[in-house]
Amino acid sequence: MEFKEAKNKFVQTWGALGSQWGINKTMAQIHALLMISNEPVSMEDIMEELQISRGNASMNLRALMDWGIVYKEFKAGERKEFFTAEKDLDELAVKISRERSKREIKPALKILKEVSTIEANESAEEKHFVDQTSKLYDFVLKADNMLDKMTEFNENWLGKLVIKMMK
Amino acid sequence: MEFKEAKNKFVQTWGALGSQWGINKTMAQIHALLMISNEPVSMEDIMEELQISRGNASMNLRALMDWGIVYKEFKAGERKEFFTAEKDLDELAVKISRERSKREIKPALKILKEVSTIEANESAEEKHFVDQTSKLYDFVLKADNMLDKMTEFNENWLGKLVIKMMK
DNA sequence: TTAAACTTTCAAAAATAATTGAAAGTTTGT
DNA sequence: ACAAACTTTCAATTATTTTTGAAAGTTTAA
Repeated sequence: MEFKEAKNKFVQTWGALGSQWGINKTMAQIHALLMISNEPVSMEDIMEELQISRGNASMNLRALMDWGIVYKEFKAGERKEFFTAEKDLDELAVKISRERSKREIKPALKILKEVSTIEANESAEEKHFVDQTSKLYDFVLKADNMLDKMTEFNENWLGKLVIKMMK
Repeated sequence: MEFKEAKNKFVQTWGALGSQWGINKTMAQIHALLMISNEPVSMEDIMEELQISRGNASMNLRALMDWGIVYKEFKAGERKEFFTAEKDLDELAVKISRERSKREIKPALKILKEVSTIEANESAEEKHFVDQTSKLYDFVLKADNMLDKMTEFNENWLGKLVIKMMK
């Protein structure tokens, strides 16, 4: 396989993976492109490479910056903006989990808390509802915390310990 | 908040959370409904509760069973089928991660392997591509393994240890 | 202050994904 | 073998999400 083909395959794959996990395909593709680029890329180049419109590029770059995983750069003497991706994968994982936790998990937890604390009457149906949603609340809270704490420890003893013990 | 309202809120929330993570909304809603139900539910009832068509209910129940998180049940004397959800949350997490790994992560890893092993020429561009995709391969492989191993240990010393140390 | 070189916005259009419903398929009892 | 009671399938429709592109906005340089 030659470079151009591999590059394209990677961008497509990363885009597909994004879609499957609820991330807009183009957003994931732009991210892929920037991750494998050894130097800052202009919006123009992104549009050209991915064959997308200026508006699309602009909006998705903005989204990536909001996620904190893509940065704007300026080149001396150049008027236009360039972009680079966070290339440290541990850092990337931390940012993605933080953001998804904040935007999706935390709000869901809030609702879970609300619905699990209603006054259940005597019926088995209502009792089961309260019981199950309470368990779900605890579980999601625990998972959310674990992910948060785990990503804090980049590449250190913990990860290695866990891997070792599990092998 | 009264029961009916809470129930509805939970089903809606679970559906929305599903969407955000790449799971069809109705599929997540059916799952939510079954999780909080203390007894098996018929397709008829699901259609009624969620106001969806028979075809929709049938297809999404099939998908949930393919995931291994919803089971068919038969009631003595009844011709029609009933459904129940896996209610053990550790078990649920194991099944979901296994399935997503198998369907999405593993195929992506295969491609990552392919593209990261091309023969790069001397250019910084190609070298960086190989370097970055190799790192990504290692990272995703590690994360996939970790998730797999972690979910194997349901609620045992490891999880507790990790939690404790991180707090 | 003007205009060139850019970026952002957002209503409309296009693409994609989910849903419907009726026909086809299956199973069970008589 | 028949038919009642169900479930599944899938082409067509509908809903949702994404993308476009042109107008509006911004910044910089002269």
